Parts: sequence; structure tokens; C-alpha cells
Amino acid sequence: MRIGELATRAGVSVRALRYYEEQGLLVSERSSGGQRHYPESAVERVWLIRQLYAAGLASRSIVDLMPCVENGQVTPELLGRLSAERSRIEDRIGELVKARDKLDSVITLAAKAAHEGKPCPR
Amino acid sequence: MRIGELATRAGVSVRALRYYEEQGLLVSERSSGGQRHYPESAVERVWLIRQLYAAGLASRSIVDLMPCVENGQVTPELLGRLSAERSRIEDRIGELVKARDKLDSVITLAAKAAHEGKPCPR
DNA sequence: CTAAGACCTGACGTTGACGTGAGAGGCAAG
DNA sequence: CTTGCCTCTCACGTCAACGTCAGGTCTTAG
Repeated sequence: MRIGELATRAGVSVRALRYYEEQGLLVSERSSGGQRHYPESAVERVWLIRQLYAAGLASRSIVDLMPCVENGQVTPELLGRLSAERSRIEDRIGELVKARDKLDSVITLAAKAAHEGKPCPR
Repeated sequence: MRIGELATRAGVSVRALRYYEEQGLLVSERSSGGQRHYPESAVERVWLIRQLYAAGLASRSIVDLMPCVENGQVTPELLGRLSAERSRIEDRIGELVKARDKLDSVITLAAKAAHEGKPCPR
């Protein structure tokens, strides 16, 4: 498939796909005219990329650990990177949970105050 | 206290504090010479700001919902914003958990492969 | 009083993940 | 062949949350 179809099917912009390729996250065959062509599997690949981005990984990190996820190369150094990233994500989740709970308490208090027609307490 | 002390006590940079003020997130009294002075409560205030930032809120959003958290003004529209932000955070947590689990499976497989001296499986 | 720090206001730099044209070429239908 | 849509490669623009530098001022210890 060509880049436009991949973009819609993966739910990202065409520009993003070209960017991923530029970063070495995605490869493509080229037609004689220079147009990119992708296999079906590219859709899932893009999904994975997006998921890792969503996890807060930088494209450099993703590039580095892609060999493992895709090709099957694994070094101890890579393993270290992986678990480092894992704990970074874990920390981030913790922060978000705290922030969510904070927001929850604010919402609860605010809703109560609104219901009683009073200003929201501190 | 002055800005340097607040910065160290709140664990942020002086530049960040000035930026927060620029964004309307933080207020300060000024001395006759123009220097910023803060009350004790500013430390906690900065903490709250950081927590909301950590939750992925933009400074604009924080500005908007600060009146409720601080002053006690609450409107139904604000309540809507709050719960919208809450669900955004919830979604984000979900994404991160998925990414973490994905990474977990990769790590497990990779570690096993490394232990067996084989390439990591797909 | 004076020197050393801390602080002030601009104002430009940075980083990441794209957005947004500009100008040109590829490709299937009619 | 041509129309129309998709795609190509530069290459500059954007946005947020600050970093950093310059040039000048304030405060306080000695």
C-alpha cells in the first residue's frame, strides 16, 4: 500500500510516517517513480511505534530497541536500557495516579460546594 | 522569601518560577527594588503547579482551573473541564500501562533468549 | 562604603514531533 | 493526452517549558 492509505489505516499523518522513516523507525520499498510502498505489517508496526512514543520514549530510544523487538538481536546493554525505560514508565504512572487523585479530591470538593451553593473550600 | 530560596525549596529553577508568574500561575509581592518576595505557602503552590504539569495539563488549563483550587470560585463549566482533564489523565495511564506491559513481555523474552544464548524470539 | 552575590528585564536558543507550504513528478481513468 | 489526485523532496514554521546570555540593579556582610 502507499503512504496515504497507511496513514489513514494507522491513524497518523502522512508527514508523521515520513518522519518515522527519517528517524529510522520505519522502512519502505520504493517504486520506480520513487513512491513509498508498505506491506500490511506496516500498520501494526506504526501502532507499536505510537505506543512507545506514548510511553514517553524518544525516537532515539525506540530506534535502539527496535532491533530486539523486531529482528531478534539482544545485548545485556539493551536489556539494561529496556528495564530502565520500564521503570521510567512506572514512575510516570505513579505521578499520573497521584495527579489524578489530587484532581479527584478537587472535583469532589468543588461538586459538593457547587451543590451547596457555596464557594469551593480549600 | 526571595526567588532563589523558593526555587531550591520547591525544587525548580529560578527561570521556571519567573515563567510561572509570566503565565499567571504564581504571584509575588515586589520589594521597593523590584525583587520578588513570596510567602511560605508559595512552596506548596509550586508543588501543586508541578503536579498538574506532571499530569500533562498545559499552563493555560492550569490557569483556568486555579481559581477553583485556590480562590474558591466554581462554575459548572469549570467542573466539566476538571472531569475532562481527569479522564484525559485516566486514558494516559491506560496507555502507559499497556506500553509497560508490552515492554515487560519484550524484556521477559529477551532475558530468556539471552540466558539460552539464543536470539530473542518474535 | 564596597564588593560579592542574588536578582532584574529582555531576548534569543533549544528540543521533539511534527505542520505547512512550494514546486515538481507519478499514476490510473477517461 | 490530459485531468486530477497522490506523492515526492526540500525547507522553514510551530509550540511548550524552560535554558542561557547580556547588561544592569538590589541587598547585605564586612
